[in-house]
Amino acid sequence: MRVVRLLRLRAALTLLGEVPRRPASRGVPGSRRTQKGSGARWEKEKHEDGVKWRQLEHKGPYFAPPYEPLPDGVRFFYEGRPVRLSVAAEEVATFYGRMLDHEYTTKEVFRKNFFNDWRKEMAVEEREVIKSLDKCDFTEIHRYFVDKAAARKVLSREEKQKLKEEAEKLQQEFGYCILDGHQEKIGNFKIEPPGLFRGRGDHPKMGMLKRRITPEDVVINCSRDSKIPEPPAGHQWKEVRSDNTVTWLAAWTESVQNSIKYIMLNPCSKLKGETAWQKFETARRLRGFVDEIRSQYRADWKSREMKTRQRAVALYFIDKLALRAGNEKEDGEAADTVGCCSLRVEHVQLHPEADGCQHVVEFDFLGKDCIRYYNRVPVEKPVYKNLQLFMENKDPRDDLFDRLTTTSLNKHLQELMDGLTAKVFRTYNASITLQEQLRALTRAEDSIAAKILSYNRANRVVAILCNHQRATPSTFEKSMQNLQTKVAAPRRAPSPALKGPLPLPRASAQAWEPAAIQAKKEQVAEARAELRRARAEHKAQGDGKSRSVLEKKRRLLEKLQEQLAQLSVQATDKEENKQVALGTSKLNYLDPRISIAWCKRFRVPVEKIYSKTQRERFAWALAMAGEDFEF
DNA sequence: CAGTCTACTTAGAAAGTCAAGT
DNA sequence: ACTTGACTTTCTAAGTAGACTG
Repeated sequence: MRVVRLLRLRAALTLLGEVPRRPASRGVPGSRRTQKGSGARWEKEKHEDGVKWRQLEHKGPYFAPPYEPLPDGVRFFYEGRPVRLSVAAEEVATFYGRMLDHEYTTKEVFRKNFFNDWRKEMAVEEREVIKSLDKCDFTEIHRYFVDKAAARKVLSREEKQKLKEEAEKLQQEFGYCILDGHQEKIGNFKIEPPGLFRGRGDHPKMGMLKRRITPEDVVINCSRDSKIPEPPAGHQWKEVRSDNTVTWLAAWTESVQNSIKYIMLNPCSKLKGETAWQKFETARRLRGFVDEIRSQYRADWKSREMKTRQRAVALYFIDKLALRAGNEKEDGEAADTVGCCSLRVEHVQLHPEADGCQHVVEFDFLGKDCIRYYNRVPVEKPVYKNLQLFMENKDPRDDLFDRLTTTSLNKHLQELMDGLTAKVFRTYNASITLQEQLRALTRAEDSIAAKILSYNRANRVVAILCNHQRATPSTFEKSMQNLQTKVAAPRRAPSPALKGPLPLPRASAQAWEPAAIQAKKEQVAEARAELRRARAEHKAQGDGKSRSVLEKKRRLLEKLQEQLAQLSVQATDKEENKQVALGTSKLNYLDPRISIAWCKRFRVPVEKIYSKTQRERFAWALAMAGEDFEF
């Protein structure tokens, strides 16, 4: 064990500080690879520029099983009368029917788009009859799927086991590929099944039919000399190509947005790991440039060129607030969302004074996935003055930064640092914030549980910075209520349906006290009393028996106190976390080496921070980060 | 250069799993 | 044993960014 550890550490050290893109020194691959679990996998020779692989072999994608018509007893009704649908029309009807209890089916746009596309699938006679969605009754179809789901839940142990094995077989057959001689896991080997498009927010295309994909739609990418995947019987691929400058294995065009979908590798693959590593190395490099860049954009706030001023203010927001770049989007094709460069006048409000601060900018807009970004921030005076200028004589719907595009911004950034783009600032600020927060919050003498709470708090600061929100879990109120005592002070009112500004995490203990905690406190008090009695007893008796009783009571008290601490930590964490999604930053923005170094330094088992798949995804970091890693 | 296309990362919801509490 | 809820995984939409086209 010891030996393996040392080897691993050394392999990691040789890797440290090496820029991924540069061709690494050529080792003897075979001999290194025999070291179980070493970092050798991450230091293999690189390909020439743009080339992603020399060998790629796979089985092609797995197609959705064909449609199974409804049993005769399950009927569709129109104007109260049962109507027998053609198979094609019935299939699309089931897409809607199974969603009947979903909010989507109450939305006008969804209903309109669905009905429109559904009618296209109908036979002429059907189209003649079925003319209004309001007269359609899908309740039997809906019930059928509800029952089916319920039946699945109550399957016997053996039946469940059988299903699991079938899934495993599928994974074995289609889930892996060979890339440059190594077996790699594929991320999404299944072709997306047909269904109704579920766009986020006010998406104009929600409810449209997402067509069934056949092999004739699919382009296969693999090496020329590999075993070409066999298309399903009676079918042919759209195309088989061999493009080693891309990483996808298969692709097709999706029918709603006309965009290309890909089959790609799992994040635990070497290829994905290397690009992730590269991403964090670029962000780390920014650390060496960021002071200069900041003073540069400050100076540019006073530029005589409007274009430069806008760019400088936008960059300030991207840096300070971790806003996304904000590419342009075709309107009418997607929900109306914006990022930094696409902000409109209506999305900001200027307050000469607010919350006791001067020059406050209030942001209120929908960002990616229609997640609301709401923030009031005091800004430096020149920023404020510039914003006033940018907003002068404009309508609310006009672009705030009318002289700026993401392309021009990124072109500028590229000149400041090789590989720098707008999104690098998000990665950089997220990771550096985690590192700073961990430093500020962790106390070496804390228990493991308390350290994990600190970690989660640090993670949460980042998630709030990046505005990673989630819907309050549906079970949240209920489960809190279960914890809550009837006599405790009421908690603050439940949040409104629209995701609003996030409350800052409160470091103080909550005003209310969950029942489970109260119960535990009583147990602790009880145990303490018993310990006292046992101590008195032992003093009086002085025999072995009373000593062992005393010891037992002492251990019990310790155990209970630990449980109490754990519970209250849990409750605090839960409350602070109810609307914050930690996963996205953890997976995409936080350099895993920071977390791994922290675990090592503070003796926190890394499994407490990263699940099994996360550890696989971050295998590269596990192999190279020592306790003294600095981002 | 505007518009379009391509390839990739990032995102939250939903489904699935598992373990602790009753 | 059965439920509940936390945690994980899966799914696929929605971004970023750069190349290509005319």
